[in-house]
Amino acid sequence: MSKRAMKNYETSQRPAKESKKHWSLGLLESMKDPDSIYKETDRLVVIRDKYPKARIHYLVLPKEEISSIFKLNKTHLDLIDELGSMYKSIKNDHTESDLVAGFHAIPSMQRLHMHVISKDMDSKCLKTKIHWNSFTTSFFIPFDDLLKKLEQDGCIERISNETHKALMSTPLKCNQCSFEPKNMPQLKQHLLSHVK
DNA sequence: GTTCTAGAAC
DNA sequence: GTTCTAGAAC
Repeated sequence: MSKRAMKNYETSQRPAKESKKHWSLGLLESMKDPDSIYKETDRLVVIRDKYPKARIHYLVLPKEEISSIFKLNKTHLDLIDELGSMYKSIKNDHTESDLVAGFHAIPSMQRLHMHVISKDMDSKCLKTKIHWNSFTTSFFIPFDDLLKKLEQDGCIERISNETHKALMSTPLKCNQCSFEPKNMPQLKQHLLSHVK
């Protein structure tokens, strides 16, 4: 290969720094990807979670540029109401499954998003204690709770780092019975007993 | 958010 | 020796 060819090869194969987008912007990409979209309305997009933590796991996002729950105020109550309607709609699509809807108290990904997830929590993508505790402790803010909070206080306040740390350190406990597994593999094995 | 992997836990 | 967890990623 000539020096010129080598240089062309290097510059074409190496990803340009400018094209690398931070992982926290991933949902904005998924919202534009037809393969990720489950359904869509004038104001909302529903996508399949890229790393589903249960057999059914959707994210409901507004098209409006709202970065997170911390940007919400009372002017958004009608939008939140639409999220609730979409939750109902998705439940109608999956009458065989037990679905819950809610928000993470500290989201990692940009763009306000509501999780709609089945209680089975049976998924190869569910791997860590943090995954588990983010859906099964009060780190998970149920839809109704967020709606009430917004109606009453006009905003959603950030939890402290100490509270965050404590919630993520909560000992493992089954979300469907009182079983307390010793570790994640044991929890995942146990969860199968509730679905099969 | 995930991936990778060192070293803790068993 | 193997399984499992938890912290760095420039």
